[in-house]
Amino acid sequence: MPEANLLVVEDDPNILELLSASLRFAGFDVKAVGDGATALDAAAKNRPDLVVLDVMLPDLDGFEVIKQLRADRGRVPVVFLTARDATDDKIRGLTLGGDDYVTKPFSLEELTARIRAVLRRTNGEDTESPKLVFADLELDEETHEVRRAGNLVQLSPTEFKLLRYLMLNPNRVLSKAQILDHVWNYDFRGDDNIVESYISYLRRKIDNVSPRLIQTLRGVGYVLRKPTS
Amino acid sequence: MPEANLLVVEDDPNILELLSASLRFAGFDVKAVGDGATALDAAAKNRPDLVVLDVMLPDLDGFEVIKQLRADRGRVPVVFLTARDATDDKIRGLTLGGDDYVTKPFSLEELTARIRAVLRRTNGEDTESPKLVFADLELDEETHEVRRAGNLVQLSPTEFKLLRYLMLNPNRVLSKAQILDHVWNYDFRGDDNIVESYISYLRRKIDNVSPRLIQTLRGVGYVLRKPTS
DNA sequence: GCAATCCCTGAACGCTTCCTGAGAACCGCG
DNA sequence: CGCGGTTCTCAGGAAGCGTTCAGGGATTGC
Repeated sequence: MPEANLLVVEDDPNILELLSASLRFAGFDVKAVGDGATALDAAAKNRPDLVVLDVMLPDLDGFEVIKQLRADRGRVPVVFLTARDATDDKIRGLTLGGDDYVTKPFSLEELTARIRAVLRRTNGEDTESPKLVFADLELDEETHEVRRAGNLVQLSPTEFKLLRYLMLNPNRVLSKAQILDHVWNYDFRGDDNIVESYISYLRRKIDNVSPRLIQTLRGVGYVLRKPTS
Repeated sequence: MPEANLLVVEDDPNILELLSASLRFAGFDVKAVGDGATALDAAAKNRPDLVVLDVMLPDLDGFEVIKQLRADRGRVPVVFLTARDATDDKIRGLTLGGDDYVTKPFSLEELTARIRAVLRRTNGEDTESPKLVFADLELDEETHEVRRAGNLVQLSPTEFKLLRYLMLNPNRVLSKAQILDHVWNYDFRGDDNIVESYISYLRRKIDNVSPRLIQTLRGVGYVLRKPTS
């Protein structure tokens, strides 16, 4: 599956950089722009499959951008970025057309999960429920169900995001910094120990049986893998 | 089952967008137009299975549109959109012909339920009574009867709509925003707590026995599902 | 073998989210 | 006009969650 073509519209240059770099790394084709007018130009040229759009833009309101964009090109799926306290009336109603939104500050896992979900729904052919599987571990992104050896396990939101990140990168060593960057909100300024804590929580809930799948590489990070045979 | 072909006629562009986006997402094929004259053209070309029609149009009266439309194409099922205070006599005659109407502001659950009901009556050969069933929960869309483990339960209109929405999406996590968007009228501007309240009412009435079917996913939403299936 | 480092985990905290009872506002109906 | 049912808001409290800290165990380097 070739990954989709994204247009990212965000006026804060730091966040724009963060977004485009990590979305590219996630395999998307990314066009990044800093204001609404440029976004409309870029959309005309690039024909993005999906638009990631900050609703607060310096020149145009994000909703205005989408309105014009859809006037030109018909329905384009969108993931909106909004402030947390957005009592903005317009945000409500976004889930109706299959679009979605993510509140700032978000984690990259959060955002990419939403992007993929929206693409699956619009583009994808009658969605099978998107399950991640590794060994006897199963994680259903839609129902939020997690099973180890068939047993249902209850995870908190952060535990869930961490496990999803691990399962998206099986057999790859992930440093604590990497995990922090992907699973925690981008404005989080705590230390590595919180990753250790959550790894500990996860182990207790899903890795208390043999074989142990979450392994520590001292001084390096963590890996999800079957013990070396 | 391939979903039906709808023609939506509504002059307020915001509501038109709201309607077409969500009806498309619900699986219908939607042609959206903003006035009566265009509607007649579109109907001639598209041969819609059903027309969703605002009775207040800038150019033609909605009833006039239907009259001409039926002169051309014979009987076409219609769901009218009317203002709340429309004590208009003409509205009353509607249910006689198998048509129906919804008063503004409506909820999308309300509208899609009516659309499906009208389609069922006209198009479908009057086969099954439209019952939703999940585990030992039964909801009859026609009679508005709800049973849990065989016991009849009295629900208020909002409780009924909420339960129907849950039962239409079993095993899927529904966020409070999503629930608000679908179950409450599109002009409702309250906060999430009302969803919590109604979930609480529902639980008291239909989920006070084992197994608990309405589950809370903290920080995510609610699901209708059997525990540990 | 010892010290330094890294990691694990129990405990505590403050915050957020959720549940629910109480009551105000509204409505249709007698 | 009063009444019961319904919708919606508000606020208190309970539970869950995220985060930090500290003590101690494990591993590594010397």
